[in-house]
Amino acid sequence: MDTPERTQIASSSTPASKFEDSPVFNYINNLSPIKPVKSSHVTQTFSSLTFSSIPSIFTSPQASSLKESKFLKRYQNLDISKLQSLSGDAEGMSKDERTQAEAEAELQENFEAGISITPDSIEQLCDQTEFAIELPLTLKYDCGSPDCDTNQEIGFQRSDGTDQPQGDANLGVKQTGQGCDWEGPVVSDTPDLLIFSSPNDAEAFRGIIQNSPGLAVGLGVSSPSGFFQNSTANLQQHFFEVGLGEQPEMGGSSQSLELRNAQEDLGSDGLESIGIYSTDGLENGLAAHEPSAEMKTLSYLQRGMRRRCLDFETVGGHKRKVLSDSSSLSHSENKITSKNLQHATSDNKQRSRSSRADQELLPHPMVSSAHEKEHDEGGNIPVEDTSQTLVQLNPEELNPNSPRKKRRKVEHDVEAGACRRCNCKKSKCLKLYCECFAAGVYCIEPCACHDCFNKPTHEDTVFATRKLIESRNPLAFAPKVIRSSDNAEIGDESMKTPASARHKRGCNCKKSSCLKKYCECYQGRVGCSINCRCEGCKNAFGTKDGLECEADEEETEKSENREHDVTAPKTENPRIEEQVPPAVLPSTPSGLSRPLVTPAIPLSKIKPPRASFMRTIGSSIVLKGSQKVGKAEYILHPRPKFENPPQPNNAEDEMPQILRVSLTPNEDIKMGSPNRKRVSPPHREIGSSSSLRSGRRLILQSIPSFPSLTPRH
DNA sequence: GAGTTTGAAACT
DNA sequence: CAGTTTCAAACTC
Repeated sequence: MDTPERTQIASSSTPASKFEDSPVFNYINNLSPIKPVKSSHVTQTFSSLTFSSIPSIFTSPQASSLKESKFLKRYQNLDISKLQSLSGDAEGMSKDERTQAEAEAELQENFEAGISITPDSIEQLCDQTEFAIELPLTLKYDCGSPDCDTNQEIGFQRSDGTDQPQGDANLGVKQTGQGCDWEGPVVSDTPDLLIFSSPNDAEAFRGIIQNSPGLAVGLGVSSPSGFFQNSTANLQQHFFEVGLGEQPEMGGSSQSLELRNAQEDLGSDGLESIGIYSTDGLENGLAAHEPSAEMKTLSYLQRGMRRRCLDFETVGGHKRKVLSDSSSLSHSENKITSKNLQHATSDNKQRSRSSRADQELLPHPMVSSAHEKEHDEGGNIPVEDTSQTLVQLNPEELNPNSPRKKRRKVEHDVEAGACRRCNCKKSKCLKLYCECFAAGVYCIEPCACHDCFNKPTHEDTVFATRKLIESRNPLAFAPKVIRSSDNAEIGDESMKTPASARHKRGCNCKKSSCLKKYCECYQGRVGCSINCRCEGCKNAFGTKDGLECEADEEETEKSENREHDVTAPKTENPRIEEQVPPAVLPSTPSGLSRPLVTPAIPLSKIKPPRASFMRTIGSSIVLKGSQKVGKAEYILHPRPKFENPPQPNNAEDEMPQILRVSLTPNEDIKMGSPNRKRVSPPHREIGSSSSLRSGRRLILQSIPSFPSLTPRH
């Protein structure tokens, strides 16, 4: 803590900033080697970088309190040795000043050019900024979860150094509000923090990087620009990782030391090091890595992969962060640097060919989210998964083309309910056909897709495509299955279905009787609703006719026995049991802590991705919809076309306001398009009200997160 | 593993 | 807006 360097930095780098005054900051300051200066920079950097997704992530209602706890636990187990080694690498990795200078220059350029932070942007991105702040402070990154509060809590504990990961339970419990309440004590000062002058941004960024040994590990030589475009999310992730790794073992000071050392060692190299994770970095630097470096990278890669997988695993909703983060990030970036877009586009093929491994090496945003998730889950870290990942993570394994590996992994994952992967061949993973894309996550190694563009490398393309799709259908990325808040469900008579979730847009099954996974409702483990236009609905989780049955595992199991039961046509499908993973449904009212409820996703294959969208895209979508005057109706009206009658829910109540505020006529989005068919459900019946409610609620909740998509007008 | 079925997404 | 095509997952053999 007392090292001369640190002092030096602190004194010289930046004048005391507002946030320094904040109690929180001071507190942290004492605990962490990371000096205020850096923190401030970091913050700025992040916001500048537009971790646009962050906001949505945080906002998302689906935060899982467990996440944090898990997160902590996991890191607890991390090897300090690893950290040390990392820091050591960082040392060895230091690069020439020139590079650094260039990087900085570029960064500044970027900032000045397009990333300028305006008051408006700040406001809009308030959540983000806070997030950014939070990162530095807590090193915790899981903010993807809606439970910002939780995050904050965690951060606090960590800062204390007193907190041990064990606080998990507490953490989870602490999560209170829906969405994230950034107003929390910790963050209260953040707004100030957010304000910084750009010139130092680059440096700040560097500082951040430097601070995190993990970043240094990458070693790739990447251009700063590349870093910005592709790696912000990565940076975040790494940052997070670093923090985490340190956190557990070190408590307070020791950790600080680690960071400081790493930082010092890295010196100016941090930026480049980070770049490794960026596409460029991968391409350029990966090959050149030293064995040790590779190893480390590999390990990170593994993490990343695992994260992603986990993300999916938890379907519940953590993954959301992912794409939205990345996308939003990319989006903003896109605007900022159109040239990059072009570049990305032109290079797409080239890169796709050259660096699959690279991408994988990159723990892109999504990955990070996954990572989070992993921790979040309840502390149960799928050891299995991890080991597997490790095993596979040899260079060879990284090759997505290795069918065997993929298959193996896929199977494993599927069994474990781990991550989802696509197998797209023609869509380039840029259409909703692609589960990954639809889920808002990048494709990753396990995917067997061909000509995949849904990668960090093509971030711009991905983002543009998303926007395009959203323009056609604002709800395109919205979670297909929405789980209404448990409490609401509980009280609702009409909705006895434990499956408090409803398929938002409804299915259109004709032959599957909603008894197979072809049916989105069934897949999502939710009952069909009035919004469904299915024929011969026998959804085990509830038919659209209101014959809902408990879709719980129990129910499902029972269904077998109930073949004759009127309400349980499900029996028809003996497989239901198999298909329906047990226990996943948050049917429990307990979920109250989470207003929004995690999407009803089965551990296994259910499309978790949709869930992710809830936070990310979904919100944005909603917003857009609202923006569109004509279509906004469903949101604005008490009884929207979609399924949502007004609900006495907090979230809902709030939402309208949000919508009004954000409502802007200028967007040309056609709400109706894909959904229009479904917009006016065939029958809007009595019992439907309940279902409607849930649908509506979901929509509303997701709205808050939207900001990311409309970051800058 | 290949082929079929299915329904969402995309297109016309 | 309806009909058709395309697509990829789910499923079957």
